[in-house]
Amino acid sequence: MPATDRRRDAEYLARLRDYYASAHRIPSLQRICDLMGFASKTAAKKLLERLERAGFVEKTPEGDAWMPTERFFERPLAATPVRAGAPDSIEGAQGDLFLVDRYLIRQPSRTVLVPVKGDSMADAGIYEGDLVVVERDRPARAGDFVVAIVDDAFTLKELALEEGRFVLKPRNPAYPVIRPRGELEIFGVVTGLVRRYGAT
Amino acid sequence: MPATDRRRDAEYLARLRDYYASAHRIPSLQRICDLMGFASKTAAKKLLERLERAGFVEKTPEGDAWMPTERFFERPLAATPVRAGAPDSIEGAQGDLFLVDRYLIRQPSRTVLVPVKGDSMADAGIYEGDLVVVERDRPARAGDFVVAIVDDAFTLKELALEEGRFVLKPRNPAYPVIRPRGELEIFGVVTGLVRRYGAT
DNA sequence: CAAGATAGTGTCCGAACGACCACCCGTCAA
DNA sequence: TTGACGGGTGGTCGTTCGGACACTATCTTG
Repeated sequence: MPATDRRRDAEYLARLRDYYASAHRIPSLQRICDLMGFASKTAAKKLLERLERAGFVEKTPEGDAWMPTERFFERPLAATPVRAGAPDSIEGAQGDLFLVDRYLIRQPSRTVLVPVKGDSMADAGIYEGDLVVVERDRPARAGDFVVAIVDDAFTLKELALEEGRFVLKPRNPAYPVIRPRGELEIFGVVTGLVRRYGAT
Repeated sequence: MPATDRRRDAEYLARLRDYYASAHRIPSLQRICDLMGFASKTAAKKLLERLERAGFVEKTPEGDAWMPTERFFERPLAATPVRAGAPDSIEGAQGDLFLVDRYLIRQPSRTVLVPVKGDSMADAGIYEGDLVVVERDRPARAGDFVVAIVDDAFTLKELALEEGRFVLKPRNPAYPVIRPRGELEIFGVVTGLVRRYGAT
């Protein structure tokens, strides 16, 4: 065994992540033994300490349990087909790691996810069931996709300028352009989109 | 006390969310007592059962612990300017940072993010610059969007069945259907999509 | 008013928990 | 060659955990 067998830990970390995905919690030492095939809880405890040093888990503020860090959720970003499965080490080395939340949400306190209803933006690749990432209190410019409040309901449209006035353009020829009578009330600007395929 | 005192439960839920934000875990019954001022663990247990019925928490698959549901992270309606027909928006900020990652990724150890190049899937609302969430080692069925390896490069196409053989169909009439000569090598199945607007 | 449901108390128990210690055995550098 | 280090076994200990049961007080409804 090499002095630091991080390859094996990468496999352990993968199993830990899978467990977390289903149970949303770092398992107990005993359950880690089951998951990894350890016979002793000490091995599990030492594994967690190693992962803590590597920055994947940390203690809760009370210090009585473990919780994941941001790094725990990072996913590899594949640029080119990585053949011949280079076994990923815990130290990273290969492909960039990536956190979707980081990528999409820049101002957490002002960001909301809103489910899309209807197909008025279908030609822009936004379909019913998608989630749009909406940043509130952000100046909107023509060409932005915005969530506006029209007749006390939320509408997702493209903000456009028409003869010096803001209008809401659908991206589907079957829908009419909305020309607001008075002030146009904008809830927020769309900064991202999330879609899930084959979901349950 | 009313038959269902949901007002008080809303306060409890708020405290539970605060705790979760710091410890990333549903507290134990005893700790719930401390948090809420209960004197008996039974009260804590019943509270969790109420919240389960309301859809905020659920049991882990093993049934030995509690975990939050997606609803747990919903921003309280009072936080958004209350309007008729407010959209059900998920997540505020103060809940959990890693919500989108969890929404998209179910098997972390087998999931990779792949950037999209080209517009061969434009009619399916997948554009250049998007990121697709790819789950590897997963049986692909006709109709799935898959990332295949053709000539040592990634290709994103729809898997289709044509006269008993698998073919790769683009979702853009400008591109031809790919009929692989020999074995079709599938890298993984697309289970999600991420897009960012107005990126820097 | 009475019946029933609801929020919470108090107490018990067995199982699971994490902390700790002594020990084993490869690997690797001095 | 030898000693330090790192991953792992095996077992003990006191604590905490969740589940169960009996009971109280309050509010709602018929």
